[in-house]
Amino acid sequence: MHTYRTHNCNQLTIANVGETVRLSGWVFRVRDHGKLMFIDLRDHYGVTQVVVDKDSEAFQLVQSLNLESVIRVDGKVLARSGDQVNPNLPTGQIEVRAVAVELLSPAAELPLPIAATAEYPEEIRLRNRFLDLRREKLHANIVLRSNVIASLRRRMIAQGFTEFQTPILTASSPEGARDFLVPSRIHPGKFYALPQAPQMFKQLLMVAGFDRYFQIAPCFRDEDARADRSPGEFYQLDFEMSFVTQEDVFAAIEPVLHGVFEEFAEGKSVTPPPFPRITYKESMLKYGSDKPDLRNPIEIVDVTHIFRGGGFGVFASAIEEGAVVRAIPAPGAGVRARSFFDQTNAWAKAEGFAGLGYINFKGGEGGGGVAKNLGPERVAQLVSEMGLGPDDGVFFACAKESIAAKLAGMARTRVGQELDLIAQNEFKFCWIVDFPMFEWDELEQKVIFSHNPFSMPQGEMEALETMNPLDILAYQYDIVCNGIELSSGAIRNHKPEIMYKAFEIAGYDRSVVDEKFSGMINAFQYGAPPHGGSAPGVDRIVMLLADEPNIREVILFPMNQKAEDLMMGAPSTVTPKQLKELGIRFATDTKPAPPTNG
RNA sequence: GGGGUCGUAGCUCAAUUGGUUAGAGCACCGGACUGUCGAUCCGGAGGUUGCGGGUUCGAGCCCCGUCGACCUCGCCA
Repeated sequence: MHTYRTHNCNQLTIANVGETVRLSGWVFRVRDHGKLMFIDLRDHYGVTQVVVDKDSEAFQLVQSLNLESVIRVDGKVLARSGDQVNPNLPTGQIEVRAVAVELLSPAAELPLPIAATAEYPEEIRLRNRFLDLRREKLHANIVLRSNVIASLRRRMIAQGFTEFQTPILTASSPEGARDFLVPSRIHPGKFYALPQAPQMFKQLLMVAGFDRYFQIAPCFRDEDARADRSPGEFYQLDFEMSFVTQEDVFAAIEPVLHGVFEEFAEGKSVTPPPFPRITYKESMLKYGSDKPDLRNPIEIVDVTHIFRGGGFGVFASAIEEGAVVRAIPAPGAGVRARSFFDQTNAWAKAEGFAGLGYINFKGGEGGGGVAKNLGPERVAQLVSEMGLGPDDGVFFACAKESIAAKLAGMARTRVGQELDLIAQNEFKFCWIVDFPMFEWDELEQKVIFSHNPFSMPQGEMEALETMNPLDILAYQYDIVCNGIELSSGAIRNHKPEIMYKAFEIAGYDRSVVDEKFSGMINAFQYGAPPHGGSAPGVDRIVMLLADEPNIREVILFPMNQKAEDLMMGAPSTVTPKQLKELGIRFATDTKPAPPTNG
């Protein structure tokens, strides 16, 4: 007989009745009846009920066991009869009557219950992650993550992509997020950087002629955490393709994402390819965001023209000064108590906006101060242009365009949630396309790249030379699912002259490009194929599929909000010897903490 | 760096207007029980109410400070 087990804890069925078996696992739950005990024995695969009665030599040992001790059980498989069957357990038709039990590893009193489903403080969970990971939901999430990654690989390979590993120790890049730096021992005073993404490497792979690359790529950014953003590190399904247009990229990745979501969505519907294409401009108008949740049926409408010169003085005068008015319909909300509208207005003010105007329609009659001052003709025009129903509500955001769009977008989400309009059993994908190449930085009063400086501007060199930079669009696209940005990507700029020109517009000298992007700009001189790609976030895909709002629920050993690993004690101080080898000494104003056991 | 929420037993939570010895469930220890499956029943141990200061006859509760966790803004080309 095997040293530890003949079967796992999810394996035995009615077919095994009468067999002598050996199981090993954790003591999940114990039910002690004095002369008879039940143990739910758990391993990775499942749970099997073990019965020990007083005549067994094992009885005394079993009575002294703490929960989560690891034991080995030898016993005989018996059928359960009648109401002894547990229909909630795959092994619920049988039980193992213990003959001998060996304690393989005792457990101390637990800082974190394994069997309970309650929520526990992050700090305790992270400090005892190995225990937290035994709990059913988290255990399942991590297995799901593995399965999703395996499926992504399989589907990418089936699409003709090849996986390559790119360097982890690389050069710092001047733009974008903060780099994690790694000091060089051989070159004192110089640093490697961990890649924020394998951006340049994958483009060089295209120049090298590999045609279709992908990688489940670790990426590192030294930025602050959010609920959906790990501090430090995360994974992307990074891919790049040669000789492609934007539509070719979409056609390659849509079946992969659709397929993976269908495979793991457990019955939720998934947008079939081709996913809707929405321009950035349209998205900002209709959804007030560049990552719209299309499960929410509300669409924002510009109604500036209805309020211009109208009787509602606050809006009319704001419009004269360049403001716009965006209307957010609230289907069926007209019959709601006035407090619904007032509370929504109060929420907008609490978010730092001027507030939200509203009209509540009851039986086709518009109520509230806005309707009264605007007058029946213009209200009728509003109803007809927006297609409002007789008992709808409508909110108004009036401000400078960028602020009005943002407020309208947030109000759209809030109203959708309040009115319970957001479908819960759907994954709704879309592409946001035609992002602007440049934008105006109010703070620095200059033109900056709005997304990726390596994107190809639409119209190429001619556009850069003749158009207002702020009007130039890029072959730059995001993929969005249920309001979550899964990735951004682009058709890249593979022509050095256009790249110099684009950087020039953003205020960078030719020499800066030569210095900071030498690897890429140099490579592009020797025959670079037109290419493009994208990089959907793996963590966020798993979050969506696991229906978890917090990214730490889909990561094995996540860091806390302050980018610390409480279990391993990272980051930690290092020994003076290590520092000396690296040629590093601390400035006097940042005294190092005493060495920890790092 | 700014804003918000929170901090009571190993864990989840309670404690009236500021008022007796800070309670309950799970876990742990002891006892009863041969069919439970979140077993049940009886008992026990377990607390510097995050920490420091203040107000008060009296503070878990009020005030000030501080530390920590999470959420969020900035940031994430």
